[in-house]
Amino acid sequence: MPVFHSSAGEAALLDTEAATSRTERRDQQVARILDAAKTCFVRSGFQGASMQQICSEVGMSPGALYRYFPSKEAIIEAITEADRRRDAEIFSVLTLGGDVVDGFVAAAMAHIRYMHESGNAPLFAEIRAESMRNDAIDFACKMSMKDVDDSFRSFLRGAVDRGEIDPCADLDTILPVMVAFGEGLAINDLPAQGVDFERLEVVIRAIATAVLRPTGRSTAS
Amino acid sequence: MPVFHSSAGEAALLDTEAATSRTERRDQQVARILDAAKTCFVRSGFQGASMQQICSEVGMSPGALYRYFPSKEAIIEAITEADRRRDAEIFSVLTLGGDVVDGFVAAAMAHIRYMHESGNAPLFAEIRAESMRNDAIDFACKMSMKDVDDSFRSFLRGAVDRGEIDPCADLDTILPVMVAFGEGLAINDLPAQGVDFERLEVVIRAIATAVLRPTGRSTAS
DNA sequence: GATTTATGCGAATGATCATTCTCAATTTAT
DNA sequence: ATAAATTGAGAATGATCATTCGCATAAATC
Repeated sequence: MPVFHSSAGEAALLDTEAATSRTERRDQQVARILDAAKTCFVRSGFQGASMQQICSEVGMSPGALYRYFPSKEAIIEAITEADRRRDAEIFSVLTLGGDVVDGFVAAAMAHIRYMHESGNAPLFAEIRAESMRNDAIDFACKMSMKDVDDSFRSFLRGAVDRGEIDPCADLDTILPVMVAFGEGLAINDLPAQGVDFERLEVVIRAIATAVLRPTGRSTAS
Repeated sequence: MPVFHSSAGEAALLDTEAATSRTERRDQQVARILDAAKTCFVRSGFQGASMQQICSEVGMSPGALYRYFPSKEAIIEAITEADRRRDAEIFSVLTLGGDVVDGFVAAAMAHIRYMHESGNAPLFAEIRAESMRNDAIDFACKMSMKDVDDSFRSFLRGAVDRGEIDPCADLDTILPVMVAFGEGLAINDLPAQGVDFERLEVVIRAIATAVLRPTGRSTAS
């Protein structure tokens, strides 16, 4: 007994679930699948989770699920892309305006906070492990990282040009190091280990200051 | 046609492969299996690699392989423990003697160099991802990390007591941050991405100095 | 030399895997 | 109203999975 509930024409406009056009409903189903798949992947890993488990989690038959994704690999790729994109957004928003070190610290803390609250650390660890052997996943990671890298690079290069900072090394070294640092913080979720946010910020600020060496000529307070 | 080559009694003492007692031969087989399994796990992940693939890699039948390990899980645990132990050794050896910052930087660089040369980054990423959902693996990671943590803690606390350094925050914050940093560097293998070792050391030294805040009262040069 | 034990092979096992197929119900288009 | 297209269920598919079994051979012990 299928469940194609409600909405026979215009009457459904009064439903709490708003108007569901063909494509809207499809997008909702895709979202439901990705959400359930993420749950399964966090629980068992990309390879460990089975399509049957994902089907159970969504409440959908295999035949139905395959109407939305052509393969398990496609689901993994979609989840990876969505996760990396959301993760990159945390950075891109916070690199603009304000003091260089402040921006750096704010971005780092926002990232730490997001990772802690979303509970996405296991998913990130899984994605990163998969990226070491799966070219499609590696590509997705590199793509989203390139955006972050570009933002940070222009952000920092601008500060260097304006004489606000005098980095302890070239940006081609500092940026990969900071990315690595961020990834380490991401998979470790220090707040979950009992590390205090404020003490954490003190250490991160010290690190940012040491690496960027602000000259005191900053335009911001 | 089994392959129980050579060594019928004492004659084997002249073999190039030295004397192989019962337990010695067994240890060699175990080592061969772990080596082959590691290859497979790096290639396909813990869940992605099959026992048949491991058998092919070792050149051994399933029946024979199961004489040495009771399950796939047992192999994964053995590999994890060996990898974490070897990784921890890199640190424990280098925390003693010399200037505090020098020791810190030396340990970090040794770790980076080891990760780069051993090519163990993918295995580490896999182990870390698995540790998020497998309690046995998580335990193994925490155990080996505890040794490193203890070494560093006593090392740094001693320096603090002697007035050599004045950390920018308490050790309970600095240590987790440094561990996270190290893990980030481990999975990223920056030298493989073209980052120069010497420039890398400059940045790491700046970070170590900033976090530890040496007072100049160091006993070493 | 005979017996016990350790080690090996390779086929077999039942479970589970990703995916496909058939068909029914529903929605949209005509 | 009717036809076409979409979406669903659920059984079936063949492959592959981790693991086991029976049996043969080699080594160790007696």
